[in-house]
Amino acid sequence: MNMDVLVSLCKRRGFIFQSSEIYGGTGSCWDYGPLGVELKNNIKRAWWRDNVQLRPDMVGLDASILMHATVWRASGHLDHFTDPMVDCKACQRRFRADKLDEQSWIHYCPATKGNKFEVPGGEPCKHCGARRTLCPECGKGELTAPRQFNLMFKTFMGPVEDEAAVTYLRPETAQGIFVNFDNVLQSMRLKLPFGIAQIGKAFRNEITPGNFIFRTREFEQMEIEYFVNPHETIDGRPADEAWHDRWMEERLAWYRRYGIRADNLRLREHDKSELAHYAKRTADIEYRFPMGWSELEGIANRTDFDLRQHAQFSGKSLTYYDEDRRTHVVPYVIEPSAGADRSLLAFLVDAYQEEEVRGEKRVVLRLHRALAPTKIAVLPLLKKRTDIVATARELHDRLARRWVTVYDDTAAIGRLYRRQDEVGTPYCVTVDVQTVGDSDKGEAGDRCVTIRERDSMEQIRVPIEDLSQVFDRLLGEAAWDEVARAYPRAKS
RNA sequence: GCGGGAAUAGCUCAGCGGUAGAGCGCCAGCCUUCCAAGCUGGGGGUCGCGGGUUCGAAUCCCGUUUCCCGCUCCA
Repeated sequence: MNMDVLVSLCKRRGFIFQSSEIYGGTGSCWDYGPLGVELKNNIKRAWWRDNVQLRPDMVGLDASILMHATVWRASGHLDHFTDPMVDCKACQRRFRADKLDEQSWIHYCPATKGNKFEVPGGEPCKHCGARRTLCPECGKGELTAPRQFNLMFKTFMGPVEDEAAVTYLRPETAQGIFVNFDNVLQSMRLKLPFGIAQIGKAFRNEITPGNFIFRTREFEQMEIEYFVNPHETIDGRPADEAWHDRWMEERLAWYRRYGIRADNLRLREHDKSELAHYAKRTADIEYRFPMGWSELEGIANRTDFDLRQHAQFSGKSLTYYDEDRRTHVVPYVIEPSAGADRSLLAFLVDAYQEEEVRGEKRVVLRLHRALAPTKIAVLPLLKKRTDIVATARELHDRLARRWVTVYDDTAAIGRLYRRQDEVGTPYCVTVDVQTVGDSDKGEAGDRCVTIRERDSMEQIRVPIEDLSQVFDRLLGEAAWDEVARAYPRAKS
């Protein structure tokens, strides 16, 4: 599929709008519309439930976005997140100024009649003695003066800028967890291993935002910091390494559980040169996006780096008392860090399908029922029959108390179904003449409605009294076939 | 920041010097008892913005902003 198709659908159907669009839009920022916010909330809710509420070893946290500036000194972000960069004026390549002298460079040597060859990093040319001044890649272009790239959003706490304390919008939610490690440990009486989870906004001045909501400067993370005792072993392996593997499996399974096709997911191990300054090992969960395989979630072994740094900078002890070994330990931490917006994009991309039905194109979002923004649409088959409309409205109001339900009577039934398909509504309930009967002919209604399933377009006839219990199952764990079996099929 | 492309209706796009168009969607009515049916009607755009050329600019020129795609970078 093409990303533009999805961008267009998202706008047209109220999932995602360009930020500040009436002013021409603003780069890299996107707003979630009425359906988008439901979808995103559902994703976050599923993540929270599966990773926090259903696990005895996990607790949650919601830390402030603005933190003490020293946090970012301790975490290493202030040093590592700001790089001086230079550009080649000829070939447009960009380089880190501080790494320029380390890399080999292309040289057109005047002493050898302008022959082109590569000189090792940091060394002068053996023939003419020249040192590198031009672009190391093309050997021809001049480089611009170094420019400072600050990947953190700097801001001021306090209304008077001169007197205010400089701080930063957090570039990751993780640090909020680390600085609260001891608070959580003490208040919740936790034993290793345990994890702290957090969902929240983070901000990075990405050099190259883009690909719709894939890389944005303001984004939402779903992070877990899972603390383990480095002195323990599991099946003969250090606990941190064993838990790293477990979390990779667990997280991969999570995406599959909510409908992402296995062959669109893969794990990619970082090689040594790619590792962040704190990481012992990192593996990414990648999804096959329209623009190629890209990271959904990074699962890193951050070792005891962060707790040690914060202990040092704050002067507070951030240790855990190991009763068995009668010693204080600094836990190691495994960090599964997922992007909420990226997940949402992956769920959308994976769910989007076009198919041909009776010679017409049908666009359907096969979203997992737990994620679908609206669960049920109630549709009257005939709009001018007031009894049908009244029954449909009544049904809608009843169902809406428990599930996100919409009512629509503004078009013919076929069109109404297609609209719901396009936004991924898993079930439609249709009220027809048989439901309410025909008082002119003295016929009583059967008080049954049709439930139509999105993916198969199959329909069953269900008594209104059963609806609540049927949707409990259809929107819970039960498979469609399992539920549908008990009811007569309706022809479409 | 550099290079390239683009900016016209909600969406997709045509128009490329002579008073703003199509398809789809949307809204209303008629019709219709189950998968984008039909008919009638309707709303909606100072053609990104600013300047210039011209009798006349969506169209040509200059500037500018924004978006998209590459490149550099991604904790």
